[in-house]
Amino acid sequence: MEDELIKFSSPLNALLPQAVQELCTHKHLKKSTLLFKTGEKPKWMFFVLSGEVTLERLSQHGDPVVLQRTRHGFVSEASLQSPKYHCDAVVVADAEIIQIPIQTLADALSTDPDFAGRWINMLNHEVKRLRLQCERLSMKSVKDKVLHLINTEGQNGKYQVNTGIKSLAGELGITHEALYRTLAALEKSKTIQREDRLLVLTNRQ
Amino acid sequence: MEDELIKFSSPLNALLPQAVQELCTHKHLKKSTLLFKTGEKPKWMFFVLSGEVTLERLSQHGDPVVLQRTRHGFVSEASLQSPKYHCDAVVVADAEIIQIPIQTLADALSTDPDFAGRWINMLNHEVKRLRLQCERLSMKSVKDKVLHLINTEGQNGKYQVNTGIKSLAGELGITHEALYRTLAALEKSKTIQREDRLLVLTNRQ
DNA sequence: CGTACTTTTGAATCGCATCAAATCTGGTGG
DNA sequence: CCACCAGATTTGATGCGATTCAAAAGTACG
Repeated sequence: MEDELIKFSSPLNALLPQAVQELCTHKHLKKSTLLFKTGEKPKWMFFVLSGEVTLERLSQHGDPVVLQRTRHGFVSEASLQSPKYHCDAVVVADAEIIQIPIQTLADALSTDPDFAGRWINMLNHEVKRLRLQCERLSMKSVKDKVLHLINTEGQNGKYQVNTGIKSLAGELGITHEALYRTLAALEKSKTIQREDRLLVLTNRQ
Repeated sequence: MEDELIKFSSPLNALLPQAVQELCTHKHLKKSTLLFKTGEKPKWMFFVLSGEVTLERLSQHGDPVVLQRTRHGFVSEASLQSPKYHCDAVVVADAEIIQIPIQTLADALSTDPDFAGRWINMLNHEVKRLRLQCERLSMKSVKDKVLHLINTEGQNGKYQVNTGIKSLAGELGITHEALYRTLAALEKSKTIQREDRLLVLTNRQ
């Protein structure tokens, strides 16, 4: 589990001020690692470069529910001014993560207007993304969810499945069996094609 | 449909700088009014004081899907830097709305660090709220969705149904029939009580 | 009083969850 | 290099819960 300052190129280079970047550390974390737990005082903010992190809460029945699934982006923006985390952050696939000291970040946001503007822009995109996820979860059929996923999260009708079908099924709010069956049916009807870890929309008029 | 400057107390008084507040207008809008349409260039940002506004998009099948339902709060934060709206905003219940010129708002955000900080805080809350909605939509049974709604959106186990059960059903991603039946069943099993437009969680050990 | 909408109940159907089990796959240690 | 194991993938059978379609009763409003 190596730690190092970030010296390499990352999406954060264009977002974070230099002073903040110098205090960030880069980590390789194994599956099942907990980034933080519900109730803890926020000390770090995390940015996922690769792998996958979920934010989870226990439902009334004790089942974990995925609040957010991040393969590339921030985890726990909401904890910025929060006195404690409101969910657990779990590494569900071996991940590369950048760790940002939250106090330094908060200070920079209040003193660097340009940075604050970029941060607001980032939050706006997150809001948009979450609205799309809500739209997807509202769909009644698995087929609609899959097509919506490819159309909104994919690029040029191609969606990259990074973390396995099982994991994707959870994100779509369905069982992995239902997803496997639907993917097979969509392929059979030539609506999509599967290439390795890619779901490709077949062109039709 | 009167227009007037805001001179009265509103939640925006503590958020917006005085200079921005002076350019805001207060509107009473009737049900079915469109605040904006997909593709239009954003000129205004809206804050709902009362009534209800939804953000909607048409699905591939032509059914409207509710992306956001606002009874009290901002609509279309994401349009701040966006060249055009990515959904429709519809008044679904007669509403009081504050209209904010988006350019003025953007200027203020880039020159007033305190204001930017408050704005970031507001966006963080929105992100939290959307994650909760995703959690709710992921639930498989109508019963779980209803109980989750009361627990997370309600206060002290009491949830106020402002805009009718049919509308609420859409928000939960279910049919109104299913919701009516589930509410009746929950009342029969003494899990909740209904008082006028209130859903009250029955206390149990 | 009539019209439009909401609320409610009924019956039939269907898609998905659930439970089960059989491959397949990659990785590990002997 | 092979045996083995854990997890992913796939297929099957069954049942439940929600959708769907239908219709009746209630309610608000002009």
